Amino acid sequence: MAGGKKNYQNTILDIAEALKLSPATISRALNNHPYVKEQTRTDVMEMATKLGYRRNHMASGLRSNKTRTIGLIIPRVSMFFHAEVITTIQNDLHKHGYNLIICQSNDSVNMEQELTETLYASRVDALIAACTLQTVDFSHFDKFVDHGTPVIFYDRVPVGDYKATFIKGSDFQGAYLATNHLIAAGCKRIAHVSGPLTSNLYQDRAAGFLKAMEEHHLSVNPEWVFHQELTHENARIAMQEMFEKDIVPDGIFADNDTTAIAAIEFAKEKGIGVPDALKITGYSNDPRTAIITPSITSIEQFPNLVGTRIVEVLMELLTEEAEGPVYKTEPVIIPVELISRMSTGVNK
Amino acid sequence: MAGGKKNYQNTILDIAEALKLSPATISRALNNHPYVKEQTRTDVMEMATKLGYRRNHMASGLRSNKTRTIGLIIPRVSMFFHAEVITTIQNDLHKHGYNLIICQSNDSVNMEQELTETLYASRVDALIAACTLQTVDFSHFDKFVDHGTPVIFYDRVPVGDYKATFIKGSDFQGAYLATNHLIAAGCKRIAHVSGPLTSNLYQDRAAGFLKAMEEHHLSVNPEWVFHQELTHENARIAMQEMFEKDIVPDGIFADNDTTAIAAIEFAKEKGIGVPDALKITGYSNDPRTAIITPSITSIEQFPNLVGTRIVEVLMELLTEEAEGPVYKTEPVIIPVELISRMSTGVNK
DNA sequence: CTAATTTATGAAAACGTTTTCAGCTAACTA
DNA sequence: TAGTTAGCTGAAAACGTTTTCATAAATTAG
Repeated sequence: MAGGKKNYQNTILDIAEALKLSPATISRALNNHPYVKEQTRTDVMEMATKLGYRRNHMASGLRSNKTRTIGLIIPRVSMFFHAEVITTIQNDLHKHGYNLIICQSNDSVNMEQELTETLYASRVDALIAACTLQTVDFSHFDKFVDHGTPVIFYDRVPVGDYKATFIKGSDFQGAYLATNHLIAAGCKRIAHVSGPLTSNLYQDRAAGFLKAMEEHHLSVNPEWVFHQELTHENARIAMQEMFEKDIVPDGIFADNDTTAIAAIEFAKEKGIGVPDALKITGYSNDPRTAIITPSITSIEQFPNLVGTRIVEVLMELLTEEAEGPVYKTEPVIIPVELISRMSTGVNK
Repeated sequence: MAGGKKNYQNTILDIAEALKLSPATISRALNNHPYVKEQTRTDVMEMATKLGYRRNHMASGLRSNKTRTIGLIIPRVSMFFHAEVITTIQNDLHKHGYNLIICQSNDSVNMEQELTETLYASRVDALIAACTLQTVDFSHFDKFVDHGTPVIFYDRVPVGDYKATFIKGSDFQGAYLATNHLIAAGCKRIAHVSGPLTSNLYQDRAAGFLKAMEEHHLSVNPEWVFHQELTHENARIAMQEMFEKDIVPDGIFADNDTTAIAAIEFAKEKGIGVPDALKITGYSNDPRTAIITPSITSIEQFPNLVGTRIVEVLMELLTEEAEGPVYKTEPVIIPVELISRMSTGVNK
């Protein structure tokens, strides 16, 4: 109601004065420093809440060279999987008193590079990144690594050696499950519409696909294997190519749900019966897969679990010895699960 | 590559030393203070880029009591409309050198209150909020207003007087367009499945609906007007209630796309032909409306435009005289547009 | 030509914390 | 008993800016 501008009151000095202690002790009490008497600590805590004290992050950050801010770079927040992941990351970081700066690369490598600059200049305490599919050179993340700032890659991670932590779904397993599911549903001629092999995601999925096919002694038709950006348009083109031939697939393992949706639409237009003549699986369990007709079998990636694990690992890294390694040597693998729907003829 | 941790180098003092000037002058030059010689300014700028200088936000924030951080509270990022809005806000704020802290209320009033606490403690320079539908008491935003921190509400805004800025779509117009479209398509018995009247959104839409009906001398059946939370379940219940009677609607104006989708599903199950026997419109132009069969006519709300305007207005407020009002007295209205699809029998 | 003003710069204090160093008491050790 | 150690606290410096105050140089007014 008041017109004038009020100041944020109550600093550490106010608590000090109220308790006839020095600001140093207050600071120690608030930061759980071991050398502070239990009685003093509780006194300080009480007075702090009584005065409504809030730590001034600018001041503490200036002194301690910590921002208590984490940077996040993702392709775009509107993708279902990422929206879920960041929601969880956001909430969990909050509990630990960290803020999150979310930046979108729009799936552009240039933008991604720029954002690393900005976030480095913002002096984030750590960086979480899901790279673009085109990112094959990761040197723009070097500055963080060199500086000793933890970097966590998830979903789309660098291949080979890199002094960072990796958290990813079990893409091999997901592909293996999906392919086996198609085979169990009776498919013999299975196509794989996948993403660029520059990305670890699609390397692993290709391997999972091949493994399942081999195990059932099914041959893989190279003309039915696509490695390209997983857009709606590319999916249509792939479908067209495959279905203008004499022999056509009876199963399609699509590496994302957009592609699966495009396949369904194509089948509808051409009068190809799904799931009778053609069975389709997607990947990611986007909510759209449940509402389209027929609904689409897909692979659940547990985005919330991914988010939770990211924060858990991050907190470990941030509290580790100052001179310890700021990354995990072993990648963290999140399990996946197949959700069966109409497009493969099973379940509702 | 290096193992050791590097410090962020180059402060304002390094520039000062390199140019044999005082830090005060450097600071002034960097902040475009009028009293600094043109030659000096360019020298400073040059040296700053040469040394790769980056302002330390903690330090400048501590001194100037500005965080260059904006808080954002929304129900959830995974809602299409909000995802688009925040993407734009994020990008535009970036250009002005501001960071954004995104917080999700999960559509819970309690959470929303908590988040205002956190963001107030974070000392954000301004707050942007899309409230929950249940928020009818807005007093948890008072602390910002009292403190002189600009508050911008969008989408779901407080009704009545409040010392904040409002940015919203033209809900009256959207409802008017949708209803008129149904009427033009031949509907005589139109139902309105809407949200709680506590929210300005649904008050305005109710008015737009009534206006269009009146203008065409169509009577409104009170049993076909619903004001309830717009969930999938509630939509089904509403449909059931209406379609177990003898006389049933031939048009449904649904106030969000989830409701429209539920209506389509219900019609499919009951063998009600859409659009022949029943025409349906949604609201928000969620991408799902385009892929479902039949595709759904909906109202485009131009989320990017909303985001852009929010940042424009915010920048005005932040650069205004320190003692000026920190809000616009007139609400900013964003236009809407009807996108015609199969569910009303027009277009593809 | 002197006095007043404008332009341009520097010295130093301030912002609110954290942390090093030192010191003091109480509790061990030998 | 004296010497060491552990537990607790305070004084003061530091973090990198911004800003007030003072002052010098350059310009304008009279």
